[in-house]
Amino acid sequence: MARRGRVELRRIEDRTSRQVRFSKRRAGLFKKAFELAVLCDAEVALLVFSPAGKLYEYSTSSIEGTYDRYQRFAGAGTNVNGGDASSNNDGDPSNIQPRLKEIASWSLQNNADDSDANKLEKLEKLLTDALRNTKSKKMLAQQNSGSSTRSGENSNGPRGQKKRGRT
Amino acid sequence: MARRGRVELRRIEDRTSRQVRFSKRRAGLFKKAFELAVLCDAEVALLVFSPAGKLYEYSTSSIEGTYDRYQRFAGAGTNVNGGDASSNNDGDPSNIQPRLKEIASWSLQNNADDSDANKLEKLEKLLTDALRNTKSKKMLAQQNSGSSTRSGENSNGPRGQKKRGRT
DNA sequence: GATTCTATATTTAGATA
DNA sequence: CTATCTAAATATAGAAT
Repeated sequence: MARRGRVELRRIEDRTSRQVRFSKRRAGLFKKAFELAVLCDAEVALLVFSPAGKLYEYSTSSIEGTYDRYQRFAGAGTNVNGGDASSNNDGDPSNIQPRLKEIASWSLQNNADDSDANKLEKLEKLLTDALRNTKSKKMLAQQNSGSSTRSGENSNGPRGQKKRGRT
Repeated sequence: MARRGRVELRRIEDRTSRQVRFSKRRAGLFKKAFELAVLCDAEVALLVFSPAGKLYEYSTSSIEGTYDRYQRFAGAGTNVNGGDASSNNDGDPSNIQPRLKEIASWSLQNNADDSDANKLEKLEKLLTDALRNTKSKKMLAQQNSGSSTRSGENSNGPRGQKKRGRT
Protein backbone atom coordinates (compact mmCIF):
# COMPACT_ATOMS: atom_id res chain seq x y z
CA MET A 1 0.00 0.00 0.00
CA ALA A 2 1.38 3.31 0.68
CA ARG A 3 2.32 5.97 3.08
CA ARG A 4 4.05 6.27 6.36
CA GLY A 5 4.30 3.21 8.45
CA ARG A 6 3.52 0.33 6.23
CA VAL A 7 0.47 -1.78 6.28
CA GLU A 8 -0.07 -5.35 7.23
CA LEU A 9 -2.19 -7.21 4.83
CA ARG A 10 -4.88 -8.35 7.14
CA ARG A 11 -8.21 -7.27 8.42
CA ILE A 12 -8.01 -3.92 10.09
CA GLU A 13 -9.31 -4.20 13.60
CA ASP A 14 -10.17 -0.64 14.39
CA ARG A 15 -13.65 -0.06 13.16
CA THR A 16 -13.22 3.61 12.36
CA SER A 17 -9.90 3.18 10.69
CA ARG A 18 -11.24 0.32 8.63
CA GLN A 19 -14.14 2.40 7.46
CA VAL A 20 -11.92 5.28 6.42
CA ARG A 21 -9.59 3.01 4.56
CA PHE A 22 -12.45 1.31 2.89
CA SER A 23 -13.64 4.62 1.55
CA LYS A 24 -10.28 5.62 0.23
CA ARG A 25 -9.33 2.30 -1.19
CA ARG A 26 -12.69 1.76 -2.72
CA ALA A 27 -12.31 5.02 -4.57
CA GLY A 28 -8.85 4.00 -5.69
CA LEU A 29 -9.99 0.59 -6.85
CA PHE A 30 -12.83 1.96 -8.90
CA LYS A 31 -10.58 4.50 -10.46
CA LYS A 32 -8.14 1.78 -11.44
CA ALA A 33 -10.91 -0.32 -12.85
CA PHE A 34 -12.12 2.58 -14.90
CA GLU A 35 -8.66 3.35 -16.19
CA LEU A 36 -8.02 -0.23 -17.18
CA ALA A 37 -11.25 -0.27 -19.11
CA VAL A 38 -10.59 2.95 -20.95
CA LEU A 39 -6.89 2.70 -21.54
CA CYS A 40 -6.81 -0.91 -22.54
CA ASP A 41 -10.23 -1.22 -24.01
CA ALA A 42 -11.23 -3.99 -21.65
CA GLU A 43 -14.62 -5.01 -20.37
CA VAL A 44 -14.82 -4.70 -16.63
CA ALA A 45 -17.41 -5.49 -14.00
CA LEU A 46 -16.75 -4.76 -10.35
CA LEU A 47 -18.95 -5.40 -7.37
CA VAL A 48 -18.07 -4.44 -3.84
CA PHE A 49 -20.03 -4.85 -0.66
CA SER A 50 -18.70 -2.80 2.21
CA PRO A 51 -18.42 -4.53 5.55
CA ALA A 52 -21.51 -2.54 6.43
CA GLY A 53 -23.39 -4.14 3.60
CA LYS A 54 -23.50 -1.25 1.23
CA LEU A 55 -23.15 -1.96 -2.47
CA TYR A 56 -20.75 -0.28 -4.86
CA GLU A 57 -20.51 -1.17 -8.49
CA TYR A 58 -18.82 -0.30 -11.71
CA SER A 59 -19.04 -1.79 -15.13
CA THR A 60 -17.95 -0.89 -18.58
CA SER A 61 -21.30 -1.81 -20.03
CA SER A 62 -23.50 -3.46 -17.49
CA ILE A 63 -23.02 -5.84 -14.62
CA GLU A 64 -25.61 -8.18 -16.01
CA GLY A 65 -24.13 -8.15 -19.46
CA THR A 66 -20.63 -8.87 -18.30
CA TYR A 67 -21.84 -11.53 -15.92
CA ASP A 68 -23.68 -13.19 -18.76
CA ARG A 69 -20.60 -13.14 -20.87
CA TYR A 70 -18.71 -14.60 -17.96
CA GLN A 71 -21.11 -17.47 -17.63
CA ARG A 72 -21.14 -18.24 -21.29
CA PHE A 73 -17.41 -18.00 -21.41
CA ALA A 74 -16.72 -20.14 -18.41
CA GLY A 75 -19.50 -22.55 -19.13
CA ALA A 76 -18.90 -23.03 -22.78
CA GLY A 77 -15.41 -24.14 -22.04
CA THR A 78 -14.30 -21.72 -24.65
CA ASN A 79 -11.01 -20.77 -23.30
CA VAL A 80 -11.55 -20.91 -19.64
CA ASN A 81 -8.05 -20.54 -18.49
CA GLY A 82 -6.39 -18.80 -21.28
CA GLY A 83 -5.19 -22.02 -22.72
CA ASP A 84 -2.41 -23.20 -20.56
CA ALA A 85 -3.52 -26.76 -20.43
CA SER A 86 -0.98 -27.73 -22.97
CA SER A 87 2.07 -27.45 -20.83
CA ASN A 88 3.97 -30.29 -19.38
CA ASN A 89 1.24 -31.98 -17.47
CA ASP A 90 3.25 -34.99 -16.85
CA GLY A 91 1.50 -36.48 -19.77
CA ASP A 92 -1.90 -37.19 -18.40
CA PRO A 93 -4.09 -34.24 -17.49
CA SER A 94 -6.34 -36.46 -15.49
CA ASN A 95 -3.58 -37.56 -13.26
CA ILE A 96 -4.22 -35.38 -10.28
CA GLN A 97 -3.89 -37.73 -7.39
CA PRO A 98 -0.13 -38.13 -7.62
CA ARG A 99 0.25 -34.41 -7.35
CA LEU A 100 -1.98 -34.28 -4.36
CA LYS A 101 0.02 -36.99 -2.74
CA GLU A 102 3.11 -34.92 -3.21
CA ILE A 103 1.48 -31.89 -1.76
CA ALA A 104 0.06 -33.79 1.16
CA SER A 105 3.43 -35.28 1.81
CA TRP A 106 5.19 -31.99 1.56
CA SER A 107 2.67 -30.48 3.87
CA LEU A 108 3.31 -33.04 6.57
CA GLN A 109 7.04 -32.94 6.32
CA ASN A 110 7.27 -29.21 6.49
CA ASN A 111 4.59 -28.67 8.98
CA ALA A 112 6.87 -26.96 11.39
CA ASP A 113 8.59 -24.67 9.00
CA ASP A 114 6.95 -22.76 6.27
CA SER A 115 9.03 -19.66 6.36
CA ASP A 116 11.72 -20.76 4.01
CA ALA A 117 11.60 -19.32 0.54
CA ASN A 118 12.95 -22.45 -1.07
CA LYS A 119 10.34 -24.66 0.41
CA LEU A 120 7.70 -22.21 -0.54
CA GLU A 121 9.00 -22.17 -4.03
CA LYS A 122 8.71 -25.88 -4.28
CA LEU A 123 5.26 -25.85 -2.85
CA GLU A 124 4.28 -23.15 -5.25
CA LYS A 125 5.35 -25.31 -8.11
CA LEU A 126 3.40 -28.24 -6.84
CA LEU A 127 0.32 -26.15 -6.42
CA THR A 128 0.64 -24.61 -9.81
CA ASP A 129 0.93 -27.96 -11.47
CA ALA A 130 -1.88 -29.42 -9.48
CA LEU A 131 -4.09 -26.49 -10.31
CA ARG A 132 -3.33 -26.82 -13.94
CA ASN A 133 -4.24 -30.46 -13.87
CA THR A 134 -7.40 -29.69 -12.04
CA LYS A 135 -8.54 -27.23 -14.62
CA SER A 136 -7.80 -29.51 -17.49
CA LYS A 137 -9.61 -32.27 -15.77
CA LYS A 138 -12.56 -30.13 -14.99
CA MET A 139 -13.02 -29.09 -18.55
CA LEU A 140 -12.96 -32.68 -19.63
CA ALA A 141 -15.48 -33.70 -17.05
CA GLN A 142 -17.80 -30.91 -17.97
CA GLN A 143 -17.62 -31.64 -21.62
CA ASN A 144 -18.22 -35.30 -21.12
CA SER A 145 -21.14 -35.00 -18.79
CA GLY A 146 -22.74 -32.64 -21.22
CA SER A 147 -24.86 -31.31 -18.41
CA SER A 148 -24.12 -27.86 -17.19
CA THR A 149 -23.11 -28.31 -13.62
CA ARG A 150 -21.82 -24.81 -13.50
CA SER A 151 -22.28 -24.32 -9.84
CA GLY A 152 -19.48 -22.06 -8.94
CA GLU A 153 -16.60 -21.33 -11.18
CA ASN A 154 -14.53 -19.63 -8.64
CA SER A 155 -10.94 -19.67 -9.49
CA ASN A 156 -9.39 -16.56 -8.23
CA GLY A 157 -6.58 -15.72 -10.39
CA PRO A 158 -6.15 -15.56 -14.01
CA ARG A 159 -3.76 -18.38 -13.73
CA GLY A 160 -0.26 -18.01 -14.94
CA GLN A 161 0.36 -18.14 -18.57
CA LYS A 162 2.70 -20.56 -20.05
CA LYS A 163 5.62 -19.36 -18.14
CA ARG A 164 8.14 -21.40 -19.97
CA GLY A 165 10.62 -20.23 -22.45
CA ARG A 166 10.40 -16.80 -23.81
CA THR A 167 9.26 -16.43 -27.32
CA MET B 1 -1.40 6.61 -12.99
CA ALA B 2 2.24 6.75 -12.72
CA ARG B 3 5.49 6.95 -14.43
CA ARG B 4 7.39 9.17 -16.75
CA GLY B 5 5.51 11.16 -19.23
CA ARG B 6 1.93 11.08 -18.15
CA VAL B 7 -0.91 9.08 -19.51
CA GLU B 8 -3.85 10.34 -21.35
CA LEU B 9 -6.96 8.69 -20.20
CA ARG B 10 -8.01 7.22 -23.45
CA ARG B 11 -7.64 4.08 -25.44
CA ILE B 12 -4.05 3.28 -26.19
CA GLU B 13 -3.57 2.96 -29.88
CA ASP B 14 -0.41 0.94 -30.10
CA ARG B 15 -1.42 -2.67 -29.93
CA THR B 16 1.68 -3.96 -28.22
CA SER B 17 1.85 -1.17 -25.73
CA ARG B 18 -1.79 -1.63 -24.91
CA GLN B 19 -1.28 -5.31 -24.31
CA VAL B 20 1.63 -4.74 -21.99
CA ARG B 21 -0.18 -2.11 -20.04
CA PHE B 22 -3.17 -4.33 -19.78
CA SER B 23 -1.05 -7.03 -18.22
CA LYS B 24 0.52 -4.73 -15.70
CA ARG B 25 -2.57 -2.83 -14.81
CA ARG B 26 -4.64 -5.93 -14.59
CA ALA B 27 -2.22 -7.31 -12.06
CA GLY B 28 -2.37 -4.07 -10.14
CA LEU B 29 -6.13 -3.97 -10.18
CA PHE B 30 -6.49 -7.50 -8.91
CA LYS B 31 -4.02 -6.83 -6.21
CA LYS B 32 -5.94 -3.79 -5.10
CA ALA B 33 -9.17 -5.70 -5.14
CA PHE B 34 -7.63 -8.38 -3.01
CA GLU B 35 -6.23 -5.88 -0.56
CA LEU B 36 -9.52 -4.09 -0.21
CA ALA B 37 -11.22 -7.36 0.53
CA VAL B 38 -8.73 -8.45 3.12
CA LEU B 39 -7.94 -5.16 4.80
CA CYS B 40 -11.46 -3.86 4.95
CA ASP B 41 -13.29 -7.13 5.16
CA ALA B 42 -15.33 -6.38 2.07
CA GLU B 43 -16.91 -8.75 -0.41
CA VAL B 44 -15.50 -8.24 -3.87
CA ALA B 45 -16.20 -9.69 -7.28
CA LEU B 46 -14.20 -8.60 -10.28
CA LEU B 47 -14.52 -9.68 -13.87
CA VAL B 48 -12.27 -8.49 -16.65
CA PHE B 49 -12.26 -9.40 -20.30
CA SER B 50 -9.11 -8.40 -22.09
CA PRO B 51 -9.45 -6.76 -25.46
CA ALA B 52 -8.36 -10.12 -26.79
CA GLY B 53 -11.29 -11.80 -25.14
CA LYS B 54 -9.53 -13.53 -22.33
CA LEU B 55 -11.26 -13.76 -19.01
CA TYR B 56 -9.74 -12.79 -15.69
CA GLU B 57 -11.60 -12.98 -12.43
CA TYR B 58 -11.30 -12.52 -8.75
CA SER B 59 -13.79 -12.89 -6.00
CA THR B 60 -13.73 -12.97 -2.26
CA SER B 61 -16.06 -15.92 -2.15
CA SER B 62 -17.48 -16.68 -5.57
CA ILE B 63 -18.51 -14.68 -8.58
CA GLU B 64 -21.88 -16.36 -8.60
CA GLY B 65 -22.47 -15.77 -4.94
CA THR B 66 -21.61 -12.11 -5.07
CA TYR B 67 -23.62 -11.63 -8.20
CA ASP B 68 -26.59 -13.21 -6.53
CA ARG B 69 -26.22 -10.92 -3.59
CA TYR B 70 -25.98 -8.04 -6.00
CA GLN B 71 -29.23 -8.97 -7.66
CA ARG B 72 -31.02 -9.44 -4.40
CA PHE B 73 -29.66 -6.16 -3.19
CA ALA B 74 -30.56 -4.27 -6.30
CA GLY B 75 -33.97 -5.82 -6.26
CA ALA B 76 -34.72 -5.11 -2.65
CA GLY B 77 -32.98 -1.80 -2.74
CA THR B 78 -32.65 -2.01 0.98
CA ASN B 79 -30.10 -2.82 3.54
CA VAL B 80 -29.11 -6.31 2.90
CA ASN B 81 -28.24 -6.84 6.43
CA GLY B 82 -29.07 -9.71 8.60
CA GLY B 83 -25.63 -10.87 9.24
CA ASP B 84 -23.30 -8.58 7.47
CA ALA B 85 -22.30 -11.43 5.22
CA SER B 86 -18.72 -10.36 5.35
CA SER B 87 -16.80 -13.32 4.17
CA ASN B 88 -14.13 -14.43 6.48
CA ASN B 89 -11.13 -15.18 4.38
CA ASP B 90 -8.90 -16.14 7.12
CA GLY B 91 -7.03 -13.22 5.71
CA ASP B 92 -3.60 -14.18 6.87
CA PRO B 93 -1.34 -14.98 3.93
CA SER B 94 1.23 -16.54 6.14
CA ASN B 95 -1.14 -19.20 7.24
CA ILE B 96 -0.47 -21.89 4.70
CA GLN B 97 -0.53 -25.04 6.71
CA PRO B 98 -4.27 -25.06 7.34
CA ARG B 99 -4.85 -24.90 3.62
CA LEU B 100 -2.51 -27.73 2.99
CA LYS B 101 -4.25 -29.77 5.60
CA GLU B 102 -7.48 -29.23 3.80
CA ILE B 103 -5.96 -30.23 0.53
CA ALA B 104 -4.31 -33.28 1.97
CA SER B 105 -7.52 -34.31 3.59
CA TRP B 106 -9.49 -33.78 0.45
CA SER B 107 -6.96 -35.73 -1.47
CA LEU B 108 -7.26 -38.75 0.74
CA GLN B 109 -11.00 -38.76 0.87
CA ASN B 110 -11.42 -38.50 -2.85
CA ASN B 111 -8.62 -40.74 -3.78
CA ALA B 112 -10.78 -43.14 -5.67
CA ASP B 113 -12.77 -40.64 -7.61
CA ASP B 114 -11.41 -37.58 -9.22
CA SER B 115 -13.56 -37.43 -12.26
CA ASP B 116 -16.32 -35.38 -10.82
CA ALA B 117 -16.47 -31.76 -11.83
CA ASN B 118 -17.80 -30.58 -8.54
CA LYS B 119 -15.02 -32.13 -6.58
CA LEU B 120 -12.51 -30.75 -8.99
CA GLU B 121 -14.03 -27.37 -8.60
CA LYS B 122 -13.61 -27.52 -4.88
CA LEU B 123 -10.08 -28.71 -5.21
CA GLU B 124 -9.36 -25.94 -7.63
CA LYS B 125 -10.44 -23.37 -5.12
CA LEU B 126 -8.32 -24.89 -2.43
CA LEU B 127 -5.31 -24.91 -4.67
CA THR B 128 -5.86 -21.37 -5.80
CA ASP B 129 -6.09 -20.14 -2.26
CA ALA B 130 -3.10 -22.10 -1.19
CA LEU B 131 -1.10 -20.82 -4.10
CA ARG B 132 -2.00 -17.29 -3.34
CA ASN B 133 -0.90 -17.72 0.22
CA THR B 134 2.29 -19.29 -0.89
CA LYS B 135 3.20 -16.45 -3.12
CA SER B 136 2.49 -13.87 -0.51
CA LYS B 137 4.54 -15.81 1.93
CA LYS B 138 7.38 -16.21 -0.45
CA MET B 139 7.65 -12.54 -1.11
CA LEU B 140 7.76 -11.96 2.56
CA ALA B 141 10.52 -14.43 3.08
CA GLN B 142 12.50 -13.05 0.21
CA GLN B 143 12.27 -9.53 1.41
CA ASN B 144 13.35 -10.78 4.73
CA SER B 145 12.96 -7.31 6.07
CA GLY B 146 11.18 -8.24 9.18
CA SER B 147 8.58 -5.65 8.41
CA SER B 148 5.28 -6.67 7.11
CA THR B 149 4.04 -5.42 3.84
CA ARG B 150 2.42 -8.18 2.02
CA SER B 151 0.63 -8.31 -1.16
CA GLY B 152 -1.89 -10.80 -2.22
CA GLU B 153 -0.99 -11.47 -5.73
CA ASN B 154 -3.57 -13.57 -7.32
CA SER B 155 -2.67 -13.05 -10.87
CA ASN B 156 0.37 -14.31 -12.44
CA GLY B 157 3.60 -14.31 -10.68
CA PRO B 158 4.78 -11.94 -8.06
CA ARG B 159 5.90 -9.01 -10.00
CA GLY B 160 9.40 -7.82 -9.59
CA GLN B 161 9.46 -7.17 -5.98
CA LYS B 162 13.10 -7.15 -5.55
CA LYS B 163 14.79 -4.26 -3.98
CA ARG B 164 13.54 -1.45 -6.09
CA GLY B 165 16.04 1.24 -5.64
CA ARG B 166 14.26 4.32 -4.78
CA THR B 167 16.20 7.29 -5.87
C1' DG C 1 -18.33 9.27 7.52
C1' DA C 2 -16.06 12.19 4.03
C1' DT C 3 -12.26 15.40 2.77
C1' DT C 4 -7.73 17.85 2.93
C1' DC C 5 -2.72 17.90 3.80
C1' DT C 6 1.58 15.55 3.79
C1' DA C 7 5.19 12.29 4.08
C1' DT C 8 6.06 7.84 2.31
C1' DA C 9 4.83 3.55 -0.04
C1' DT C 10 3.38 1.73 -4.38
C1' DT C 11 2.44 1.53 -8.99
C1' DT C 12 3.70 1.67 -13.45
C1' DA C 13 5.26 3.31 -18.56
C1' DG C 14 9.22 2.32 -21.21
C1' DA C 15 13.08 0.00 -22.43
C1' DT C 16 15.18 -4.54 -22.13
C1' DA C 17 16.05 -9.48 -21.76
C1' DC D 1 4.04 -12.75 -23.18
C1' DT D 2 6.45 -12.30 -18.64
C1' DA D 3 10.11 -10.40 -15.57
C1' DT D 4 13.58 -6.58 -14.47
C1' DC D 5 15.07 -1.97 -13.71
C1' DT D 6 14.50 3.01 -13.42
C1' DA D 7 12.35 7.28 -12.98
C1' DA D 8 8.41 9.66 -12.14
C1' DA D 9 3.36 9.70 -10.98
C1' DT D 10 0.03 8.12 -7.84
C1' DA D 11 -2.12 6.23 -3.95
C1' DT D 12 -2.87 6.34 0.71
C1' DA D 13 -2.32 6.08 6.27
C1' DG D 14 -2.74 9.31 9.81
C1' DA D 15 -4.14 13.39 11.65
C1' DA D 16 -7.05 17.20 11.58
C1' DT D 17 -11.22 19.32 9.79
